Amino acid sequence: MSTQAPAPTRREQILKEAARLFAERGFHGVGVDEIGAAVGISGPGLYRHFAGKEAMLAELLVGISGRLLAGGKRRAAEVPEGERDPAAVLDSLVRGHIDFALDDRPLIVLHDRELDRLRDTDRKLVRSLQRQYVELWVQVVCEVHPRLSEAEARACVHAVFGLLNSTPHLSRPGALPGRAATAELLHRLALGAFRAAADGSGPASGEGGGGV
Amino acid sequence: MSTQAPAPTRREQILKEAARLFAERGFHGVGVDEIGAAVGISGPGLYRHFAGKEAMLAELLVGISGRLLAGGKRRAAEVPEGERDPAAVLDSLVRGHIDFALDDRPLIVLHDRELDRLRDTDRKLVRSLQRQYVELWVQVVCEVHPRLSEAEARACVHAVFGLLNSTPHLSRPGALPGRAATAELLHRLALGAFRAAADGSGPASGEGGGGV
DNA sequence: CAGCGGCGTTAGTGGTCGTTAACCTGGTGG
DNA sequence: CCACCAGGTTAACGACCACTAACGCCGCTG
Repeated sequence: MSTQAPAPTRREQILKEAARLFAERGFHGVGVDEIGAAVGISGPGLYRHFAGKEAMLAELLVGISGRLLAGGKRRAAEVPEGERDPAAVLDSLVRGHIDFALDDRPLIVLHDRELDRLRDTDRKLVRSLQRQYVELWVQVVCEVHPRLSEAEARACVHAVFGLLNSTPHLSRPGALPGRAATAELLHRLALGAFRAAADGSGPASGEGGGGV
Repeated sequence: MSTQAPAPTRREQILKEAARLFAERGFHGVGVDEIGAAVGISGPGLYRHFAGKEAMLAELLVGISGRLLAGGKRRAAEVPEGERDPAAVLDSLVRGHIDFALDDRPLIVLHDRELDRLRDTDRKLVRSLQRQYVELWVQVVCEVHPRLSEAEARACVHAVFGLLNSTPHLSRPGALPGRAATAELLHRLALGAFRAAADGSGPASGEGGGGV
């Protein structure tokens, strides 16, 4: 019943293994022979599928940036019941990003770690996609929390991305009961961070004596 | 009048520039000639000061992990007015980490990005220091928010580290007015995330209709 | 069956990089 | 004045690595 999963293409195998290896040891730390070995072929056989090692990284980064943006746009567009509820949209964005972070961990790692290893053209494209994605969030955050300036909202969005993308670090098994609990926890953390940023606009208020 | 800043040692120059370059282009992406050029000497001259390229990375990572832990222990020990106030300790931990993240950006980047390029011995040492630092936070977070289990608190701590360490990403100038404002914003975000994680323990509550 | 194109293979090549070797030099203490 | 040493220099070496060349196998189509 799955529409398009049964037979992964060679290209897809290669991309998947390359993503894992790049995330583990860094772009420069992985040789083409290793990538080939990971999919059962050896070394230069990869060049039948990709123009070079960098082309693999480019396709990975463009792919994930594009999918993140597309998913975000979709979620921002589909307002479930005709009611224009920005909080629900932000909620959906957070959930979508969490799904990405939990399911495509290697790509999330690469996404903000190996961007500078790309040629100018590809890097600009990826950066453009990333920027659009960020701006999408910024717009929604500004709607939900009007007290935040746009610059503040942007900083908050970056910070929350850092928060959500931290999942690779708690990869040690046994860290959390299960995927659902982790997702729920991240969701609370992210929304709580936004709310706290918007609540206390005065200096250092919002906690201290009030926290007790 | 500054007690120990005026004359940076060659070693310190090298470490500083190496940290910057490693953070910019990755450990494998930087050659020893570049590091040498950055401090005005050329290539193999570095070997008068370090046993090898990896030794520089090791010293950087051990150094920052140790300083983070030491600073955390100090802040956890000094209870300002004799009152055992966990919230104040957590507040201090957050501020200390923010100072680190804002002032030693390259090191923060390296700290969780190039750890795997170390030999077993050094890597174990760094990991041990990191673990102690995390556990320090976990303990305090559990005191401040008793509703969180230890595993949950640990996940929250990792996530908040990701949040605080996200500052390198908003390095684009003009992102935020100034250092103080950024620090204040990060502070609110971090504490708000902790509070939100502890507040809503039920499923998906805490927002939705309540968010409005 | 002939031809051919997709997909691999192994061998080789040019270049880069970390590291070592051998040598030089300016200041300093006896 | 001399020996020495910390801290440089350039040249060279060996390993690695991305990529190319040349070739082989197999399934398809006419």
